[in-house]
Amino acid sequence: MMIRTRFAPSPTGFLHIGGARTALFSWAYARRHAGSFILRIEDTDLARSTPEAVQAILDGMQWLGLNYDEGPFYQTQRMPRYRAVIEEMLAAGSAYRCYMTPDELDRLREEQRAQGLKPRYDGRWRPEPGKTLPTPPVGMPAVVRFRNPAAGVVAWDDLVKGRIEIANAELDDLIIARADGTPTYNFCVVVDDWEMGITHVIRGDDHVNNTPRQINILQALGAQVPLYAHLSMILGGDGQKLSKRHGAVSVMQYDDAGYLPEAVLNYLARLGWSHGDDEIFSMSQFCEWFELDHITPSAAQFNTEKLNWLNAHYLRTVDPERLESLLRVRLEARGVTVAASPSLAAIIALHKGRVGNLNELANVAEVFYIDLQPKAELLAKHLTPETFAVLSDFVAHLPDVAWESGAIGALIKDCVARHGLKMPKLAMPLRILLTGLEQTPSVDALVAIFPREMVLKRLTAVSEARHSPTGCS
RNA sequence: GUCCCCAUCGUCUAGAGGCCCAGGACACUACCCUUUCACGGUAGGUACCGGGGUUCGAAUCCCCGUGGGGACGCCA
Repeated sequence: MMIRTRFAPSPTGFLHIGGARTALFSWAYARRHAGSFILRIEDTDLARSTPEAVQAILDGMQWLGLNYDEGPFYQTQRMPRYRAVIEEMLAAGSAYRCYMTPDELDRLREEQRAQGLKPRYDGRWRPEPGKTLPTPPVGMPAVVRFRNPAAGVVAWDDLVKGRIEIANAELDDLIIARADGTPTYNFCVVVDDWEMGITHVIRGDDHVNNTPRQINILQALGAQVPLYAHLSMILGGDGQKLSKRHGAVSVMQYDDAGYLPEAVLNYLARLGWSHGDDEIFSMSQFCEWFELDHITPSAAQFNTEKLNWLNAHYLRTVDPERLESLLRVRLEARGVTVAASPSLAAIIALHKGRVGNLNELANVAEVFYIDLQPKAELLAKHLTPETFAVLSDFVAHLPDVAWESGAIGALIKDCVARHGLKMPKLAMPLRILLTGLEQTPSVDALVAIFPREMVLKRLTAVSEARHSPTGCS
């Protein structure tokens, strides 16, 4: 059997982390089994769906590299088909018209709640043998309800949660078409999953309650029931539910924050799924390993620290050229002009193992290209009088030293030794003067990636400053 | 309220009756490396929600409790 999975977001907002994981698992399962991954936009709620949200979802999936084989299909473009199926169901008696108004329904639900009952439609317009239905009010539009089986249980073997059984008595007759004739979510899903030949429905936990209803409709339609896998939810770092008001962010915000898509993907894959002790793996490895039986049924808390660790790892190991172009874009966005020397490639080689994200890398790369003004407090702290002589000594030898880190390192050592000082006495002033930062890579390697004149310039600029009354500029 | 789901270190998880007085990873602490800070290396602390069963034996199976979550829309 050809595996067919789908990701079916509703375009009412951006692609958030939970949706991204659902998409990732659906995608990976299809890839694992050489199946097909389908993207379907569930935009039947005309009031809340927006083209911007559709684009945001598409952008998010593209950034993550979750490519789909079919689609995107839009439910709003399949309306005639849904209407036809509703007509068939009406004719077959598996659906019926209900003339109850929203107000009446509200009142009914309130009463039921007041009595401690589960709010549900009471079936007053449901045709039964021997039952006399009320007379339909003239000129009043009707909704169409599904005639849910009254007895028995609906059961399915959930691929992550195991067997779930729900009594039909718990289910009421849900509306499948609104008074204006448009079909509702639960109905469209069923028709689409059926006609698109979906074999595995991988979706969020919050749909567990919809599943028995959908199975019943599927059965009324004589359709094959797909297999279901319900993923538990992702909680915020504080253990609270992620919502628009609380912590739910677009995957694109991770891009802005300097994360690499492979880090986000690896992190997400590991959130709720495991393959023994494996922590770091590529998506192609993931697609070889991924099966539904190692998905945890319990909710998982999002942990930014671990994501950071993965991101730092990928930053260290990505292809240098790709990293360079990613970084160049970020620097240019800041208005920084990337000069030919020191080369971005050299800066990256020196720093990529030391930063957690692309923005941090941009922060350190930037100092090589801007008009540097080291902070006064740092100058005061590290450019102490005892360092002046050794610094001048170093500067004096600069024009003659071979321009590579080994020779520069040797020169630094000679200078400190001559002045009877420890290494940091020269290394720290150099760091501050050259980058304005207290933490840099090995100072000899740092000096070496600059053009010689630029080092001279940055070092001398402050050698003048030290003659100023405050000792710093 | 009713129905459904979930429950191992702070966090993500391994674990499918003996291999577990519970393993890995992130984070944390200490030490090593060292030219600062990272990286890396080594070591360490911290967990089976509670109570009953079943069994020679339970983190693993069953029941109850507790806690958390989800759903109950002419939203998806």
